[in-house]
Amino acid sequence: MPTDRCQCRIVHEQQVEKARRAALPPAEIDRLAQFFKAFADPTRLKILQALHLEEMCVCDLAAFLGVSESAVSHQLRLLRQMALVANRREGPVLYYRLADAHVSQLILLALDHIRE
Amino acid sequence: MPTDRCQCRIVHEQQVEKARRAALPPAEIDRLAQFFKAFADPTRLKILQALHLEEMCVCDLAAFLGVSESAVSHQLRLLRQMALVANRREGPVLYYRLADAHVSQLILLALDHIRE
DNA sequence: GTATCATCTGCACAACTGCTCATATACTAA
DNA sequence: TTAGTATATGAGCAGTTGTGCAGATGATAC
Repeated sequence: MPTDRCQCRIVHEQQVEKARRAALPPAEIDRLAQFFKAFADPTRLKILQALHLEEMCVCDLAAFLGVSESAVSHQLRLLRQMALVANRREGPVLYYRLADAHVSQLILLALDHIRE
Repeated sequence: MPTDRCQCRIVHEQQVEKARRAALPPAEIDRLAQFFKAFADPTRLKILQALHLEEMCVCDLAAFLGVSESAVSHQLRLLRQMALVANRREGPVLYYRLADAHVSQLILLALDHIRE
């Protein structure tokens, strides 16, 4: 049992209650965190930024990033699961593209923040 | 030395070149990843969402989140370093607030994505 | 000065992440 | 069928992350 949890009086019970009422459901918070996690890695960010320009295959992305194709494939799976990228098959080659306009928007908004 | 790195031919040299020219500088990519990492944790997301309503002290946040004040303090330091929250002192109490309008925008945009 | 309260910080540890390697799958061509 | 190419997947491992604990810091009251 934690000993330092709120032995202090709660200074503003009202504000805590207000926050509780406005809180998003835990499941939604978790999905949101998972979503942001997809952007929270340099390799994945580079993939997303590259695909913003045009579709690319796994081999292209590996060459662009300078990492193994296996690593790219692992990251693409994660991005697929988050519905951030989609692919289409042309013979043996899979071409990946962004699945959602939100992706570019989010990156631009974040760039605004870190540049100012 | 990796054995599976690009023994295959690069299928689309042009696209790789195009991606290379459009790429953000590595330092900016890293800062961007760090920035998104701040949102990529349920505890920090809850903090940011709570502070969107109004300022709160560390003790309030610990009560709201159900974690130790130490944990809250650790997370607030990280958010401070990313310039996402700011604080003001009133006697012994520190009141935290959001430091930037981008924060709420980003969360709303992400919610759009996961809800559709 | 001492005592108390709110917060911060260093450390340790379990849990998680991203990578490589080895192997499996899917498609094409002969 | 077999061989070769493109991608996917599982295991294992080093590095990172989030938390609680113990102790430190800073402010207030006496």
